[in-house]
Amino acid sequence: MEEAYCMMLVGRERELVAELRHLLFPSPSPTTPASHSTTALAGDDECLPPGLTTTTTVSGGGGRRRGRKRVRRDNDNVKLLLQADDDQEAVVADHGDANAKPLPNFTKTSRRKQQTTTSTMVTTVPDFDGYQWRKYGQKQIEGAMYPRSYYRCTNSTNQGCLAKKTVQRNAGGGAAGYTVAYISQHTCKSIEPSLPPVILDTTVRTTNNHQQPAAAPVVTAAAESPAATSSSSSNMVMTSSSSTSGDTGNWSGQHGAYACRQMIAADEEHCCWDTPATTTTTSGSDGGNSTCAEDIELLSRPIRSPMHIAAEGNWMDDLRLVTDGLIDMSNSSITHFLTF
DNA sequence: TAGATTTGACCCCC
DNA sequence: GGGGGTCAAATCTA
Repeated sequence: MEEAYCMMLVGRERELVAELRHLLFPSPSPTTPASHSTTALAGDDECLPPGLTTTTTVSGGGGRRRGRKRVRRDNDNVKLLLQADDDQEAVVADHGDANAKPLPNFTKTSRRKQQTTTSTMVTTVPDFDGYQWRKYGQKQIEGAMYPRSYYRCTNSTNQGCLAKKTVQRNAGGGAAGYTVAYISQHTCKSIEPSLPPVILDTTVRTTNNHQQPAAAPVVTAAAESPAATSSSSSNMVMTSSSSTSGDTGNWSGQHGAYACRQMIAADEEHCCWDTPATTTTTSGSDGGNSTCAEDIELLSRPIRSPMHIAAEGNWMDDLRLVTDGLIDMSNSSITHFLTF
């Protein structure tokens, strides 16, 4: 009975998501939207409560299952694999020493030393920064409630972009959010900073006196939040009807889809949680403890948009977004926390 | 078929 | 030795 109900919900959810996708991406860009899903929450079980797996594949591409069942390598296998994989990356010590380790030419060690965490931020939407990221790992961190996901710029292969980021969902406490650490600078050209993101029903707000980078619009999804109703130095509200794919170029073809997918992911995430994303969200129709069915219904409503921070150079400098006081950002100019 | 995620294994640093 | 970051085979979808 209950199972049948869940199946029905899942079916309905799929329908709604499909409808959403159709509405949001009427004309898929040459660049497969699936590539943008890599950074979204969809597919990340971290957004789901234990034991619950998502059945809604918003991500479009990828997002499968099952890692390799790799047999533990002995040293001989290591040698063989290293030699077979990439002679330039590691040179196996000679003499056939069973304990010999590959000599790092361009090893993880050297790579690690090149990396420096350039910035960290806390956000409810971890990935919407204008770049395309490819997930290359996920790890359960000691003491952390949720696993940490590792992303690298999708241009790391074709353009050698060194940018990486880690996304980790913060532990509960009523304050949903993700800690996103950016490692290394982008050396690729993947965004069109002059073009705005596709934002649906979004309020932009900054609380500092710093100038917001013109090429880096800061958008918080706070349309329904109390914070959004207070005075702000910069408000920009767009409705879903006005945020069609009229945006051309990257934002429409790539980042627009990117944004929208994350919206879906956000809702998906919300749907699957028992607790609201934030205790401060009270004015919205979904501000309370909504059921999964109710949240599924939300998918058919105007979508609350995620925040957006364009990642352009030092885009995070001097940004300080609306906070609800849950995160102390007084000592950081690059950390922000958003709720919606 | 390309490109993305999953995930266990591997490896390095502390 | 443990924890964290990365690799890469397996898998999946458009």
